[in-house]
Amino acid sequence: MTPLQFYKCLADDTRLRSLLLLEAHGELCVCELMAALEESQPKVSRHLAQLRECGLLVGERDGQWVFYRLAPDLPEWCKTVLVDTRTANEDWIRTDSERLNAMGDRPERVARCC
Amino acid sequence: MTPLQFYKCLADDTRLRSLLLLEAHGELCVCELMAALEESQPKVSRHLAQLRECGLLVGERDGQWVFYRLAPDLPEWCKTVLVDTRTANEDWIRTDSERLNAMGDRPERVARCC
DNA sequence: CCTTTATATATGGAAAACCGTATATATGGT
DNA sequence: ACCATATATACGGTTTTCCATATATAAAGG
Repeated sequence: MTPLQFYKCLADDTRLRSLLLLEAHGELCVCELMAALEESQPKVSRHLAQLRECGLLVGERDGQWVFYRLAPDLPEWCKTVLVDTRTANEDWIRTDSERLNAMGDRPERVARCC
Repeated sequence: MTPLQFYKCLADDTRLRSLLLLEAHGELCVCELMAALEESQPKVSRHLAQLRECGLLVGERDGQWVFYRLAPDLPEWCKTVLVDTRTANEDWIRTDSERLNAMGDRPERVARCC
């Protein structure tokens, strides 16, 4: 993952907000991101697919839903950049986070590890 | 400076290399960056102007030359991102740095502070 | 002045990125 | 089997970004 590839992934409103929300919340499905970002389903899905193909995210299907999270093997400096960016810019994604928390009927998380 | 504006600035080869070289070397003029990046004068100048207008760089004329450096009032998190990115990706700009060091007839720096 | 060197900007066109719409696939429930 | 929900992808068109070329500006030296 070159720095250029990485930053091209961050240089879009939908992708950047998705990444920061995922960094903050750990794991979200497509419909949760649609609600948080107020964007159409194909738009969100397309950008998530791009982030997955570039190696920033992994997606795991669980029944009807596909849950996305930051790729576990993402280089450390990339994770650091995302964490620093989110903590320094909480305000910028506050509205998105609030819409997420206000969302009803969120899918249940199953315990994934044990 | 929103995260999106910042990362759009980093999402171009010429601009990202320029920023990392400036972070590493402190201060460089346009012709030094041309030599390091092996890019045309208008191309380098245009991207530097864009970075200046966005508030990532400041440029100061000294005789024939204009020296660019990271904007002193750049938000801390932006500086941190640039530092982390450079230190984790020295290899990616190694060739550029070497061309810079191999460059003959580099303009003299005047003491700027006292 | 006139030339040379360094830098900036304007313009038109090419390439890339992005989007909305429509459609396809996958899963679960009836 | 059929329908509803969730997600993915394909297509065509628009917008944005980038570039090469040409030209303009600024400073230094003869």
